[in-house]
Amino acid sequence: MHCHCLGEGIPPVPSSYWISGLAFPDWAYKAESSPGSRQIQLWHFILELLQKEEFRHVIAWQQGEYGEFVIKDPDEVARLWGRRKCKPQMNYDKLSRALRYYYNKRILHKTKGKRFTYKFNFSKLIVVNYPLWDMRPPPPPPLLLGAPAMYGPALVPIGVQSELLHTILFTHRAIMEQLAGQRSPPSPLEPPGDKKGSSSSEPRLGFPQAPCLLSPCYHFQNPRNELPPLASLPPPLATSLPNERPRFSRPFLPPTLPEQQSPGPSKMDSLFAGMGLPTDGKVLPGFSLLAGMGPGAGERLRFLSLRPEETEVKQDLEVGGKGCQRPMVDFPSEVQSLKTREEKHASSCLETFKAMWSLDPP
DNA sequence: TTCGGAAGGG
DNA sequence: CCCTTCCGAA
Repeated sequence: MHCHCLGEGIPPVPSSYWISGLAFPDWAYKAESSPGSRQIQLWHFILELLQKEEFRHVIAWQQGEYGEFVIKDPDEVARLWGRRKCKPQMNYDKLSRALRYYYNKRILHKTKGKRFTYKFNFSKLIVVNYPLWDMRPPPPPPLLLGAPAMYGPALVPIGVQSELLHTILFTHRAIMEQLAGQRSPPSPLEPPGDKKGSSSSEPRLGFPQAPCLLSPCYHFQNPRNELPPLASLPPPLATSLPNERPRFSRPFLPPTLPEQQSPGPSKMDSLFAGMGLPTDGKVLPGFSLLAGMGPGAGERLRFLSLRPEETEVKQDLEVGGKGCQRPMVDFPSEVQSLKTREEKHASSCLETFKAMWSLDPP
């Protein structure tokens, strides 16, 4: 079923892939619905590499530009990708073609002038899919957080936590950092009507599964902050996170986006280009959520963001140099034990947790 | 180097 | 759909 091109005795599908009979959540392999296919996508893979120091010499974030990364060793990246996809013939030429397809989807774009440099369009990453959140923020919506938070320490996804999750959370954070670091400008929103239209990937915002926003699900539950300043969110975004925005300390930062938090104002324009930022108040719900959770949120997030450095991830992409496989992450039992009977709930939450990136073609 | 069309596969 | 493969053009 699974290819092991050369399975050097490495299990093709690590057991940790299954959370009590639950297959790895779909979203981990496809950002959007795409029946059938549950293969890892290139951008997932790229982000994955970007987060491992082991590959810093191969591919790394470009300092100073959130979302921008440089492929320092094209051949190597291609090799790794080929290994993962069991495509020994993979090469940078082909890989880059695939990357180019992301241009239209606006997942990526090229940083002109800089060799092998691309940039993620994080603005397209709407980490959370929370139906309720989709409502216009009129009067204080007393809906979310309240109940969900009651769900108890669902710490869930930890078990499910994949590089992807890291990735996504990271991305999410990157955005927040960006926002937090600087004042949100009116931002050049993109034409609302924009090319969207895409019936295709427009993520199903209307999930039946309400109660599990990033927060409740990931246990960002803040003691009793009730709901995030949802109403106070986006637009003047800055106002909702004045002095008390979640400060993510170093450890929470990706290895490659260290020292310089906010190089300076500006920059983020591009980041949010096309995000139709604040205008409708329904962007990045997760963000606002976190923003409203004050300090502490960071800590919790941090927990989630525990990198497998200390765990077992090493072998994944670099293994003996051959064999294609998926990354495997073994979670410390302690962590595993965290997933309790809430799993069920958790997993369903995950379903809601979508990386709806490629929002559509023109 | 980068781009994007075309065809094909799973 | 999401690439993979091939390729001509810029």
